[in-house]
Amino acid sequence: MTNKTDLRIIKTNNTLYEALILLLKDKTFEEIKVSDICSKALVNRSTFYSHFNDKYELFISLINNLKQELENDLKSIEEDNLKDYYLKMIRVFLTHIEGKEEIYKSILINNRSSIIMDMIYDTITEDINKRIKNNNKDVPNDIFTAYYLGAIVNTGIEWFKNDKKYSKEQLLDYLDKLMV
Amino acid sequence: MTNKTDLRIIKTNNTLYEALILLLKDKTFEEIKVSDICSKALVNRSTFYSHFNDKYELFISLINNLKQELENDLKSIEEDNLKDYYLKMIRVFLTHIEGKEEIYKSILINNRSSIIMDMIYDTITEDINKRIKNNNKDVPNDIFTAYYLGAIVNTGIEWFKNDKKYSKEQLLDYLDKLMV
DNA sequence: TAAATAATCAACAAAGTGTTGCTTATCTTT
DNA sequence: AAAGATAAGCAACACTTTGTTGATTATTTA
Repeated sequence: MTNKTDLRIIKTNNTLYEALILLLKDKTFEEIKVSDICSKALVNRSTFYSHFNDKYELFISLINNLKQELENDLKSIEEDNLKDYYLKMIRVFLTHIEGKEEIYKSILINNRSSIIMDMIYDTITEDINKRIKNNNKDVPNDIFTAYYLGAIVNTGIEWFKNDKKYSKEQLLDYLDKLMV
Repeated sequence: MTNKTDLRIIKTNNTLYEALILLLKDKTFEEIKVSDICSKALVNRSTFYSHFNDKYELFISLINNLKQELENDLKSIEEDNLKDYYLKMIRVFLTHIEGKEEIYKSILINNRSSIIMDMIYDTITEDINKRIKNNNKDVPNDIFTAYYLGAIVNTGIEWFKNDKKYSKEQLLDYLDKLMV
């Protein structure tokens, strides 16, 4: 397991990810056993253990892949001011989960959303903190961020969980109105 | 396990709850084994299984107890209008988690917050839906609720996780400002 | 094509789960 | 306060899952 570009390594890693995503559609993460993942992936169990120490590592690795993509998407934002940043960020965020629809759906169906919610929340907070120093309002930055990110991320996830009842543009419009 | 008022039943139930809460301070819920809970509670493992089918049932039962308390607290609110409801609800909510400080702290230390976040979110949403029919704004009710509850619950939990850096009154003041 | 190394296979101990039948202790009821 | 009911404790059970290891086979790299 030394050379990360070895095709065999990449291949089994990917099939393990895919197997987990498929299984998450039917079961809770806790209900899924290492052997389930291996059967679905057609990978020997001992091979699994030479890649990951346990199923949690696999899951975290999967989430980290998503995190990195979201990080990159956010990086491309060029903001004029705080409000402008938030509006652009919301679009990036909604587009991100829409693009990874299958994965997010799998995770959100049977599982308590927190792992993914926390990842999104943390990733955006980090991005904000790199950019913005003060928020012009008379509340501390941490409260300010917690408030607006809580609102936006929760609304986005609820929208997604309810099968995107409204179009993305419509939701953006609603959020725009709510943010005053 | 027929008579719910039998002192023995109440007693072991309580010690099982307490044991779980203590263990959650040191470990993830997933890391905690039924035998750990029993050792800590000084309860035989077979007794555990005559009360709960597995550790998840115990945990859910614990969360449901919190839910019921929160439900009752919310019930006492008498609102004039939507904004008034939200302000009173925030106070009730913060007071609730402050009152159950030890339990909430245990759960939030080592565990992804979602189970508890979802419980709070769902409980308040149900309370709101019983009371308020429309929100006077030009966005649908579900979006409106997702937005404000996401903001409030997230801010509250973050405040609590950061060891209540600000006083409750101060936080209420900040939230009041943010909600315009 | 040779050398390197990843994947498979089979077997293993260890830990945890959930159940059962029996005995003992505690609580409820009268 | 005693009798009957029932919860708790105990010990043993089969079963599942985990994580590891050593030897063999297949694939990839260079």
